[in-house]
Amino acid sequence: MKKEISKAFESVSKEKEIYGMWEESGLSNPDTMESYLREKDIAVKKPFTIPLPPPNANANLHIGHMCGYSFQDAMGRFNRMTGHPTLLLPGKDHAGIQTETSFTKILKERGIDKWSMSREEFYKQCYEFSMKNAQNAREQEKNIGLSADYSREFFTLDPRLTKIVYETFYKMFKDGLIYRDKRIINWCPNCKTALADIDTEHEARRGIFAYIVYPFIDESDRARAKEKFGIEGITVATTRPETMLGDSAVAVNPMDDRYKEFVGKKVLLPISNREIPVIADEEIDMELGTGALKVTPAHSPIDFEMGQRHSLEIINVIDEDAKMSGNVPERFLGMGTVECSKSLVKELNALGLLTKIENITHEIAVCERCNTPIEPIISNQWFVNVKPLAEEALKALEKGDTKVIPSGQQRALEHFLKNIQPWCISRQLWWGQRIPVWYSGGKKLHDWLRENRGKDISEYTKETGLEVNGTGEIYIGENMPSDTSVTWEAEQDMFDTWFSSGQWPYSTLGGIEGEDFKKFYPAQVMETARDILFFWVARMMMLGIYVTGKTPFSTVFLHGLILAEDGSKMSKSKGNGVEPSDVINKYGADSLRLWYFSDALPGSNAPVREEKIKGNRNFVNKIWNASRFILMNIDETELDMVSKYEVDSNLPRVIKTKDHIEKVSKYLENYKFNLGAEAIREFFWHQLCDIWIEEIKGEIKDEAIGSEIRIAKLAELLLILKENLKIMHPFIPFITESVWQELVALKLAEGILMSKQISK
RNA sequence: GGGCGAUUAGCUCAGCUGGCUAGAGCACUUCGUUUACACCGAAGGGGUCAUAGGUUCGAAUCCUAUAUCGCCCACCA
Repeated sequence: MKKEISKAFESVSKEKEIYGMWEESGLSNPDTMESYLREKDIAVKKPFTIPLPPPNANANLHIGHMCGYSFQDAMGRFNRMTGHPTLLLPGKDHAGIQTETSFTKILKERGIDKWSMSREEFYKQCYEFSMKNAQNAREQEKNIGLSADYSREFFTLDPRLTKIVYETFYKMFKDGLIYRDKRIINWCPNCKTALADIDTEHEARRGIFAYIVYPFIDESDRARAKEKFGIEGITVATTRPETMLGDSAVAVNPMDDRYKEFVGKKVLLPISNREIPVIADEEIDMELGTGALKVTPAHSPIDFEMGQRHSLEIINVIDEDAKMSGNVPERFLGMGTVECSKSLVKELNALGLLTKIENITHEIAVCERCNTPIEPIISNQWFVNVKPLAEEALKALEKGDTKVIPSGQQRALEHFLKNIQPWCISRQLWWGQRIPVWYSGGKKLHDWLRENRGKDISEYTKETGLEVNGTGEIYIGENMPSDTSVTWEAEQDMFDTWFSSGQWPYSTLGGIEGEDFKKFYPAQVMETARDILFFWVARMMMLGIYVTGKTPFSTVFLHGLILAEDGSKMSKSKGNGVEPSDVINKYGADSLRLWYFSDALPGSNAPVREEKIKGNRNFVNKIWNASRFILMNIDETELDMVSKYEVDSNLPRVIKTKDHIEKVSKYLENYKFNLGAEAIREFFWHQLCDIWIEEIKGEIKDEAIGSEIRIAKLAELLLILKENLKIMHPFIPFITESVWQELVALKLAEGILMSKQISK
């Protein structure tokens, strides 16, 4: 008796069963796949590699992650089915600041203050937290059908990866690309760490624009100013009055006729009552504000640059908690910046030095992770001079060694690389990889000597009152140097996450000496979301070329952005996210995948439409039923004959099928997933089901069971079905494999569809 | 301020290097219980391809403006 096949495809139970079978087969491992090919005497082509973007191990995966996996898996499966031992290398990212922020929040909810914990304890708990999330993520990946090689999975804090990340750091240091510098950086007062420029975002916030008079010192200047401006000073306009406490100059454009005569004169900085000069700088925009800028080198990037040019004094007045500190009048010490701004406005008004105050909306920099306004402060940090690396990456793009889909994003990437600034790679975090540096005699000594060129240790001791045992030099290495005659202090700063994930394509292959590296590097494809093009793709290219001499991937495929149903961005705060497991449980993974392929195209936005996913579910069900019908039509006594029957390859329907397979293969080779998805649907449904099955139905209607013509027609139908299953498998692996296994059960096919070769 | 992109049926979008009556899915209308499937079948309605110019034998497709929208970058005067 042939077993009954259910009327509807029961995706939930089937998918689990099928995935289990794939796992057991080990075919996701390229080595296993290669031996399989050899065993079957199939030509082994060159390996196909995609380093899968490691999701952050601090939350569950969202519908956007699943989108990436769908594309990656489709590419992987197609290549695996065309003779390429395929490596989809999975992993999870420790995601430095992001995980530290979210885990700190979780601790807070539990009533635990991060700062009351030891670093070690925090790290340990954060690690457990990440491992738990990694496990969840892994299950979700499997739910969408990802045929990744989990025997090669990595977590970014794996010691094997850290070793490679360190080696890169040493190499860069030796090449003079890494340096420690004291300069203005983006400081997040909430995360209490430095941030790279790219880690900040710009948001429109309400603020004030205050016009403040800085009176001239000199009697004659005052008189002239009075005559010219109606007041005895120069008026500056600022959105941040509190920074005036750290002003070291007022700058005007040298071409500005209003102020020309005052350049070089001195004004009195109100409240602080310090004398500061009026300087001329070409960067000043005469149109903005009053055309006179108060210069605060310690707390504004543009002012910092200006300060460097004019050797202005740097006066720190805001500390790392975004509180007023340092050389400010006593009454402001410890005040928050906003509060201080308010009191200053009041005081200035009382002094008659505030001529105008406007309410404005302006763009300010905020921390990408916690939305806290960035405080630009002067700080000692580690930097990478990425300019030379960016140039190499640019060359790779220009030569076409790496191309980006969509091409518009390639131009954006080029633009980014051309305008790249030094990369601040140190983070004052507890979670991540420690920067492998040791300071002889302490970090403070080292920084002091660097800031006070020409001075020596005795002067340091005199100035700070600190006795030191060391030279102030640094040692680059993971472990403390063996020279115990000096006191070594370990660098406590962590690497920017992207410094390690930027090495993902080769670190996961064992580095340049690794066996896997020789076989699988460079990868063919990097498939990811476009929002990490600069963060990640750019860094991978720069670091990859620097370390290995080769661009890490030849194609960058950026899938579209998944949006909420109404076209808005999905976000936790809005609560409009779509839970992938809900969709998969309701409609099956194949249906969701098919939706991605047709809608989440490179460069496009894709609002989630349940109706469309439902439509795909209908298609999946159609495949199930058509297959079921074919199988039901083959009588038990005919199974053997049908399976052994040699179908004439010149039959029109067989030829047309072959053409179709070629067409879809082309689409896949050219990353035209939408066209591929459309083609398989169109062909299976409207050609095979609507026309051919109906035709054959008629052709065999009156034929006796076991007759030559029945066997021929059924064998033809079966062949067409099998070829269709193969070409559809990269898109919708579960349904196709399920049907294949039904065929296997009836001895009409053998093995696992995943490993079958698409006949082109 | 700079960069990138979009504007095609009610909705979401295809339409590669210019060439048949402009396509798909979903939605919509009418009909249909033929032994795979109603998660189905048959038939059908619906678009001056944002606007204005230009190149061309021929443009949704190339060029130039304009308008609207979106995203990214940018030193918060």
